Amino acid sequence: MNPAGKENRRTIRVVIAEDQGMVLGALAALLEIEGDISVVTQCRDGSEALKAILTAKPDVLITDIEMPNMTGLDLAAELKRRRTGTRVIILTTFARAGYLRRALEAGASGYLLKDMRAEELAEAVRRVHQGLRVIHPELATEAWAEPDPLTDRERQVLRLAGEGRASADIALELSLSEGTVRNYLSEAISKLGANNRVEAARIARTRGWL
Amino acid sequence: MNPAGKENRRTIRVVIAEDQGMVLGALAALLEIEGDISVVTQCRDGSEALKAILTAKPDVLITDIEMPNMTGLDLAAELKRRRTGTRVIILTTFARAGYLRRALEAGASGYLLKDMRAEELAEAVRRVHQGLRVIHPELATEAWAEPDPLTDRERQVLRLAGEGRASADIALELSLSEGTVRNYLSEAISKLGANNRVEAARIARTRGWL
DNA sequence: AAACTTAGATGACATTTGTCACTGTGCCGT
DNA sequence: ACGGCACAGTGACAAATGTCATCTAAGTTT
Repeated sequence: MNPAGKENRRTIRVVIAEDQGMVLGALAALLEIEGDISVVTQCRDGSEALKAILTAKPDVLITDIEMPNMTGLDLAAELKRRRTGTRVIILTTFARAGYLRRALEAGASGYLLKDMRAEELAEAVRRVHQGLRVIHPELATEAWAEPDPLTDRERQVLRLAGEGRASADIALELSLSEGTVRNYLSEAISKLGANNRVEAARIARTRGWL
Repeated sequence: MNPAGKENRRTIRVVIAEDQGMVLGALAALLEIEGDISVVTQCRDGSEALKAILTAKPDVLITDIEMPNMTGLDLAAELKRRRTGTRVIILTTFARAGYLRRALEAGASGYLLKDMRAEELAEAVRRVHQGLRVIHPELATEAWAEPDPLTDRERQVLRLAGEGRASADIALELSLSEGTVRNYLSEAISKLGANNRVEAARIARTRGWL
């Protein structure tokens, strides 16, 4: 499993966090092929990953975003706060500007999409380990700047509305009056150029604002 | 890469179809570790996979469902029709009864979820190659029998409504009167025990009926 | 031929949703 | 001290949505 020898000289120690077991194991297998990379822990949720990182002190964390307990973005933010030296690569399905922005704010060193070629992952790990930053080319282009126009309340309300909850229901849940909920929704709809709450929620979701 | 020797004696030839390059390559790496399995082609969409299978004649196809050009389910159906001997394993994120049912109707030999443990994939390949059937345990339990209660029209209308289209808009698209559209939606909502079109669409989607 | 089913339509009605204008409060930056 | 902004609310109105009973014109069954 380590063809070119040099067992321990400069192997990059990696932790992977990914909730789909199949993908998790497969990524580990992919990286283990490389002689200079060693996967020290595989984690299936965010808080598990946090624990693993604090004890194993890996060089690089590769993490999905949407996971149980703690998202990859929360994880990155937490590692930044704690000043563990671990560098973070976000590896996700979603090409959403909001996610990318939040990832960079959380101090992540990489943001890659799962539809990249598999061979590029190991190279990205090496780059990041050297202190470089790797961003998926299509996302790096800028134009992806467009900041989230929604306020916190608008976002909350829109999220629930997108699940099919009625205004009165949402009002109850957030302890607001129904009129206020309708006002926030109306605002969100107009900000996003949608025709109704459902379309608004869809737009916000694809932009990574939800 | 083939520790236990016995290079060619009984290696199972596999084609993988999966649109996320990273996952595709990783799964291939995972299987290549096994001495008795060989990944002969990696495909990133359905029609590409069909071509590859017709020329390479593999023992087993591992395929995602949602892919460009041709879904994994269509692919399975096509292989059944053409009587290639290739056995099919569906490997997907979605635990939807509708998908499972359609997979079995299309003659698939396996239906696995990506959140299984990675180690189980190779074993599933061997089982399927021996003529056995492997279904993800939670889906095999029955109870997942519950058949789709929606009529074709209800399904069509609900799909559009779930995207945020208005009744009048849907009516136009399907050449129906607006009242009829509302009737279908009302029926669907009541059949699914939902409170409105959005919730109904969500329910139908998670059950694999959309 | 009579009975039944299905897709589609109407009209009436109550409820929900979306819009607007307007009133406050508190916080932040200058 | 002032303007701007997020937050919260009210009231009123128009439009969209959801429900129901009822109707017709095919098709199928029996």
